[in-house]
Amino acid sequence: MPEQSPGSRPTLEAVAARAGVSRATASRVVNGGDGVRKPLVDKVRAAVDELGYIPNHAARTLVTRRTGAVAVVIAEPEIRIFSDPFFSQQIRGISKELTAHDTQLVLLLVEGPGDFDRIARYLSGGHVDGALAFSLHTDDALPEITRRAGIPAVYGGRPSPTADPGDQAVPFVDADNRGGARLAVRLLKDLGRERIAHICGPPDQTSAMDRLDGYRDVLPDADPALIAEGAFTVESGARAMTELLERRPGLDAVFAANDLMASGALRVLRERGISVPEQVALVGFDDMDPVAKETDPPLTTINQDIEGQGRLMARLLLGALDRGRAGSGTTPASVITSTTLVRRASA
Amino acid sequence: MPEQSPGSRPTLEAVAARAGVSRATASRVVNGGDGVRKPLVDKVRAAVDELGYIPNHAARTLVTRRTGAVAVVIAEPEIRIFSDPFFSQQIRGISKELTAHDTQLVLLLVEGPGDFDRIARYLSGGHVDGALAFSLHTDDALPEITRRAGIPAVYGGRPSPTADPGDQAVPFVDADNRGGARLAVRLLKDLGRERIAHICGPPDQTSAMDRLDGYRDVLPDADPALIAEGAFTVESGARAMTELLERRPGLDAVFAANDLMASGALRVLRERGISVPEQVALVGFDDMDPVAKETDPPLTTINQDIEGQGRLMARLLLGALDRGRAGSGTTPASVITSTTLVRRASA
DNA sequence: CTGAAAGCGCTAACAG
DNA sequence: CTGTTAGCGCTTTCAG
Repeated sequence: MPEQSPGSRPTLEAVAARAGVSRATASRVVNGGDGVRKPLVDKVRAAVDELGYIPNHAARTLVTRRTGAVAVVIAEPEIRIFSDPFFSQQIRGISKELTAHDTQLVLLLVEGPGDFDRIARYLSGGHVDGALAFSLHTDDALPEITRRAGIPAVYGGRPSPTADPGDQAVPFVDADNRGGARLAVRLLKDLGRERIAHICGPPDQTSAMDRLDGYRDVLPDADPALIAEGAFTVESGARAMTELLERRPGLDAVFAANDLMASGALRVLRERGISVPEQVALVGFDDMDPVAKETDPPLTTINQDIEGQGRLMARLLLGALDRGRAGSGTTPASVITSTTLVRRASA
Repeated sequence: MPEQSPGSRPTLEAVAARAGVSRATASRVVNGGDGVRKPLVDKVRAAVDELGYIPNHAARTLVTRRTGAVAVVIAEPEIRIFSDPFFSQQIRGISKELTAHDTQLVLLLVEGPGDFDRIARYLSGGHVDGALAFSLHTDDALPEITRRAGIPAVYGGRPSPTADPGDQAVPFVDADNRGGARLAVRLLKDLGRERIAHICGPPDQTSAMDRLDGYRDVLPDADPALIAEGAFTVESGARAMTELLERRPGLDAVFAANDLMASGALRVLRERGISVPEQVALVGFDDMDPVAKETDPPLTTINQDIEGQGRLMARLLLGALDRGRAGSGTTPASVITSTTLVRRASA
């Protein structure tokens, strides 16, 4: 590929001239070459190589009305994203899938509440063909925004407490949080634990509430004082554990709604000289790398395939885009991915 | 803003018609409105609002040759990105700065060695006006690729051992790794430690080598057996610590080239019953959230403003783009950001 | 200060 | 199978 100085790139016109064909034929070859005779195809290909031709994306988009790009919108102004490998992994999965389909990833980070306007404008502006969105807090405006933008969107995580997988309006990919929580609590129960506490996540996140529901599925009559609320951070986990210990010193097991909180809880237990898992068994959620393996003792936790979820989100969206082009505008169906119990030393 | 169904968006033509002006005037208003009489400006603005007009980006790019987007290229196929908040923070900073200048962030993740071709094509394809790149391993092709793509680029981290801040060819933003390392080692020395070991990072990363140089600046005559190589991961830090302890059981301090390795080292020390900081003082690097604060004891370490670095990278690039438009194609100068010592309990 | 006209580079009917 | 012809929606001289 010859070096390019910007602003002087060869056009299709130039390629056509060099190959001795019309612009239309050159275009056909560049776009796959169906229905063009072999010798001409070769000539055009040669011209493309010699000239270092690269199609002008803007011109192509202008006529095809496809940008070949999708937005990834992350509505998380909090510091949490900084210490959360969750997004990195999910994005890695998305990126892999998009790349495999020659689609670009435009990252839209919400920096503050006023940003939703900007996002809305961008999504409606024909910059992208679709959107992949992470709407962590149920009160945020994202689902409404993508709906109004009139472009297909797939969510990472169930976007609202009322959304269900059958819902055609807001397709999403989510782990089986409730089922995973049941796995965790059932393990604790099978271990013979009788006072199983739960450190739940923030009530405005569906994943937190789903995990709480799973806990309640297994322990419908649990003492309410055995439930403490955290914020999915290490610190909040420590605080919740302290609270729990004050309220119910006799507890013999804890299910934390994520590994970060579990590690905070672990620290408090260690400080108090309470042995894990002997006196208190502990189970986390996420199987977060490297947290889960590196705590002392390593965490028994619930694994979910985060990168796979990202890939799946992208696949669903790309499918919708293809169908959109074909005219049959079906929204994709939501998918719930499975969770598995990973047994380590903490329970 | 009225709801949009895709493919039926109002054009500038429609706005002009509704406002009773020509397309040219409408365009002028949409782009700032200089040199248009007030009443007409208002009419056009009203029409824009009523119609919910949003400029077509592709059409605009086609004529202006500016995309309003920059690529962020991350050449890190390894798993490291998953557990490294470094990128998240850096990207957060970049995103803030770009957003403030109405510029979009296109994320390009390198998934494997074959991907560089794809990246090169994209960068040359007129999709973006410039690139922000992270080239962690000195042997990768990124600097060459951005150079040939003919678009301005700014690097995060010194891209090669030979690159220096005065070098006009490859502008970069990097922390003062060497100076930070000196800070760390000098502290240990001032504490009266006499056998100060170093766990260094991979030799193909300039940040690792710069930190090693800083160590050597303070301890030019250090016993080579006091230096062990890690890979910036927790596990590798643990391995290196084990090695060090075998070779020099009498060591009384360790400077680890990042917090992740420091935490691995800490685990090994704890397992051996070696008290920190009493028997062995430990200093990390990065002040990584939440690792540094959550270890037991919390890490004394070197802080760098990662988000600030990201912001700075974006600012340098945007400056170059503006100058590019003005015709005076100056490349930005590199910047080295300062590091500070954060004293906690491990040293 | 405003409008008319040209054209950015490409694809997609439509003829031939 | 290939070429000709129209635009896609916008900015930008250039006249008026």
